[in-house]
Amino acid sequence: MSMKTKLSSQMEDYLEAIYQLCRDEGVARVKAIAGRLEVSNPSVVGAIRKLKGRNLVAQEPYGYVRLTVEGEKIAGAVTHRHEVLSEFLKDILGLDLETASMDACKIEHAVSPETVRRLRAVAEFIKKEPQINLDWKKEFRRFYQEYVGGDSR
Amino acid sequence: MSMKTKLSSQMEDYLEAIYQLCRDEGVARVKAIAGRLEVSNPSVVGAIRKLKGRNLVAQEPYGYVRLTVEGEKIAGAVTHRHEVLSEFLKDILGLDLETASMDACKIEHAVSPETVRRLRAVAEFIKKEPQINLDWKKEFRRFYQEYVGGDSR
DNA sequence: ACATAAAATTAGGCACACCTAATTTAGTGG
DNA sequence: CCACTAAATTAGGTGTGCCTAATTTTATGT
Repeated sequence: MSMKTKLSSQMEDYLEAIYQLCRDEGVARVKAIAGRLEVSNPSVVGAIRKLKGRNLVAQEPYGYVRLTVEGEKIAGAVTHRHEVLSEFLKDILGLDLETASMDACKIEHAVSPETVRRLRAVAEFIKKEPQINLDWKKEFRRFYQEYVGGDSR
Repeated sequence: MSMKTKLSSQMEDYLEAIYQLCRDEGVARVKAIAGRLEVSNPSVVGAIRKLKGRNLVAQEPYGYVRLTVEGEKIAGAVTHRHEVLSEFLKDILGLDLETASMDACKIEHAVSPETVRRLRAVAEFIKKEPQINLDWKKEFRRFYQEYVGGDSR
């Protein structure tokens, strides 16, 4: 139960990128991580060094980057937060997919587990309530049109 | 229209603290800002120097700190984001006030204006829909109890 | 096998935001 | 008016995360 210092949001981003690359493409290379996060290769090398120091990633010299068991646990949680947030922003607030994903990415490091649970629950709740779900998207969009009309910003 | 570089979330925090101190206590002193943000006095002095460089705050040497017109505009927007977020977390998600405010504080620098508008709109929408508002708090709480029971995580 | 290209790494620096310790300035009581 | 205190400031240092340029290692094609 040695709860080390909390990871910075940047380090979480690196973990998430590695997680997704391994999942989607089988392996994660320094260059691919750099591309995904839009940073330079040396930045990735530095981050990996830190994460190796915490036993969250493993890498044979000049080789592929992989997550340790512990690293995968954290990366999975981060990715889960991202997905819940992204879904909420898209399905409930009606943001387009790209905006939802971008905003989720910016928010995901801040929200507490409890808040994530509740956001997810709200989404489920709305979908399961017959009267509301008849068409949340349509109803809310209509409301929102008026809303921004009368109280812009 | 000279859209300088975006402010860091830390600088936004300083602006917000100054804004609130001026509003709540009439004046903002370095020491009070430091107390509110839980940083040292020199950190505040450094931040003020930067914000002065952007014409967002003004200060006579060794004296009170005030917001410029432009600074107040930004600080007001930040504070507004905080309030909307905090209200949403409290009224819709049902978090207690303190947790809501803390989470809002961590999220507020990330969300886009569009997302803020929609979060606010969702809160209004739910309150105004008779069938939903009958008692959102109660209904959702009941749902949430079951929800976390069946899908703990 | 070997030159060459591509990827990873090291070296060295910069900006930001924070700190403690030392100093300067401003305000207050005797 | 002067000493003393409290607040603001300066000086100097740390950690993090990013960059470019130079270097090393690995992989590839002929």
